Formats: sequence, C-alpha cells, structure tokens
Amino acid sequence: MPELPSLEIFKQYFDSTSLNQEIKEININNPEILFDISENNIKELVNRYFVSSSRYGKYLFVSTSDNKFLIFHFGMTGFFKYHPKNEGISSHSRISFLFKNGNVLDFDDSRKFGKISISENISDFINKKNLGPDALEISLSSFKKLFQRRSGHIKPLLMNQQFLAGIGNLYADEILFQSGIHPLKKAYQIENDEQNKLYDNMVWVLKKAIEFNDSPRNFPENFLLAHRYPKGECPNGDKLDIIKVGGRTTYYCPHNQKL
DNA sequence: CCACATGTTCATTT
DNA sequence: AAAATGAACATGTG
Repeated sequence: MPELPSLEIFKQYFDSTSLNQEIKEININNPEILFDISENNIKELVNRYFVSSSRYGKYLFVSTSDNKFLIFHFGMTGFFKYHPKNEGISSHSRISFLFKNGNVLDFDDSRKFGKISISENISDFINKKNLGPDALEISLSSFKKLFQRRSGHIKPLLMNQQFLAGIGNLYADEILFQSGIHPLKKAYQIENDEQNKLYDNMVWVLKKAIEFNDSPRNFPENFLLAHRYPKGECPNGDKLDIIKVGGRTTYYCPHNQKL
C-alpha cells in the first residue's frame, strides 16, 4: 500500500539489502515506467552503487555514487523484491538491478502506475512536482497555516500531494476516523482545537502504521483499517458508511464523524 | 461480462 | 486561482 508508511517500510528494506553493492547489470523490462529519462540514463548506473536513501511523501530518493538521485514512485502496486539471481524472480518486475554479490533488486509493479526517474537534486524534483510539506516532517504551526484560505473538503485536501505529501486514500480515512472528523467537512470549518487533534492523530497514525509494518491486519482493534471492508463495523459497534469523496471510496463512522 | 483497487495527471466545468 | 468531476493509464481479483 504505497502511502507514506509503506514508503518507510520500503526504505528500510532497500537500506538493509541494496546499499554499497556494485551494480553489475540493469535490466529494464518495461521502459514505459521511466519518467523523463532514457534507458541509457539508467544504464549509466552500471558499475556504480547506491549510497543512501531518503523518503519524501510517497517518493524514495536513492543517492548514487555518481552523485545523482534515483527516484522511485510505487504507484498503486509497486514494491521491492531482493533475492538471489537464480530464485524467486518477481512476477511483474519492471526493472532489475543485478549486484556483484549475485543478488537482484526487482522493482515489481503489476499495474505499472509506478515511475522511476533521475534527478541531480532532490529539491529540484520536489519543486517541479510542487509537492507540499511531508506529513511526518511538518510542524504543528506550519500545518495550521496550510488551512488558511482553503475552501474544499478536508479529505481531498489531506490527499492532495501539493497540500501535504504522503497521505493517500486509506490513511486519510484512518486519520479522519481517529480525529472524529467527517470526510466532507469543509477545511475552513475545522477550528483550532480540531486542527490540533487532526495534526496529533496524523502523526500518531502514520507512526503506528510504520510500527505495525503497514499491515492493516496487524493493526489494533481501534484502527479503522482493521475494519475497512464492506459490512465492516466501527470498533464501537456502529456500521461503517461507504461514500465517494473526490472520486475515491471512503469509509467513515457516521456516529463518531458528524458534519 | 462487470465492478473495483493503495495513485497521478489531464481536460473540462463550476 | 481553487475546487469538483470524470476519464485515462494497465492489470489483477472477485
């Protein structure tokens, strides 16, 4: 589930498997996932290695030994798989990095909404995409300033990457549920105390999700995501309501999240 | 066959 | 300028 918590898990996986190993070969199985770069741009990484990584919103930036950044976006279905070359080939590998140690890092993405790019500079890329502040980096006071002059519904706003980077459909539902805020509430109607609560819950939910490895099945009972399926019930026993907000399926508890 | 899915981008309206 | 809407992208699952 490639929202911010998944990205943290992917980063941990990447860091523990793929850093500081010489890249021997790169196979680009689906060139259409390359964004603004050519196959040759990627192939220049042969004989280089990955130095470190950092996450911003739903993007992973990997610094390379030729002083550039390889950028991963995981779309809806992307993930990494690191494995010995001769086993466990990932079924929808769009690009494979073969390391000198005989292991392979596959970027697997069945739906091909993922993207890989290269940039000389992280902030150039963030500016070009016009991304808002990262949801786990922003301060409370900056978060509150974001609400000035905003007239739309709160849920699409939380999911708008140019407003705030990292939150997607599932975690927007979870954060609003924990905060007792209706997804269709107008952003400007969220008062000071509720802004504080929303901020605290955003940080808490995202951090807990990372702790629980971003697997909703492992989430505690008091998480909406543990019940977010048709006919699912709110932990307090009420039936969850399912509506469309901004074109996306939205679960909420009508009893606890009122307009 | 149909509906739906964790995301982003684009065109068109309001 | 902001916001809402719907479609498109490609593919798998139920």
